[in-house]
Amino acid sequence: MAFARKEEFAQKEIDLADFAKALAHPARIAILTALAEKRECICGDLVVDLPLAQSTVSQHLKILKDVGLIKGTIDGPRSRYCIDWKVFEKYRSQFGLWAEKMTKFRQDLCC
Amino acid sequence: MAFARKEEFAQKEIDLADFAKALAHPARIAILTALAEKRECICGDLVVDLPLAQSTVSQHLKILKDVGLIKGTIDGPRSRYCIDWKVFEKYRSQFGLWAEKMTKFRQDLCC
DNA sequence: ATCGTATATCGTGCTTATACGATAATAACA
DNA sequence: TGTTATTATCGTATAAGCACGATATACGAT
Repeated sequence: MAFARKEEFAQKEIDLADFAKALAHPARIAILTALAEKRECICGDLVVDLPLAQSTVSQHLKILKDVGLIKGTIDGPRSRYCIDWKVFEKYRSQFGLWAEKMTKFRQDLCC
Repeated sequence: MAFARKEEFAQKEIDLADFAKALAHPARIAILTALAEKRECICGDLVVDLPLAQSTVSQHLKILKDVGLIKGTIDGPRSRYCIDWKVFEKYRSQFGLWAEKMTKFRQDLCC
């Protein structure tokens, strides 16, 4: 972005935003859901299920992999992906704590 | 994006992605946190706290407002914003249910 | 009426995201 | 070795996001 001011925020805010950004596309939500339900998936399976080209799916997988939410292994000619639950739970808990803290301040009086 | 294929996904996936996108910048995380803690904020207060120009803060506020997470009222020469808790809780619960369902399938055997 | 303050919006430049086809790379198999 | 199947990467085009300054707007105060 123009001039990246993101570094000037608190690390906690950056982490939450990174997690959110990884989830900020329905295809990636769908991919994560599929990986959870099937426990593991080869790329081709996902391509069939999603309304996207193979290269685009691969790109979304890379985004999820870069943020650590999934990991992949090579299995013969194909790639096998699955969720890295430790990372998923780390982010989920981080978000949960933030949201909980948010609602502690809740007051419906304003505006 | 190139050709918006997002409409071809399930509504639940789109909703979750929209929520995530709204949170996908540390400035917006910071804004929401500040609004919760102070219960209400005028735009100027936020501009002071954030390392961003006034117009940029206003832009982030608009994004949060468009997705419904905050609402604003005019108060004399300034704008007063606060969190729309009904919407916040709706999204939070939606995400919580999704994450919970995800972890139900958790198995650490793969990869 | 004029001035000052606060905020939203416009215009602009740059970066990132999304999507695809084409190609490269890798491995199983004939 | 050559072929096929699967996936990643490259190149490219378009859209969206981010950031800013400048300007417009709205209101209160002088």
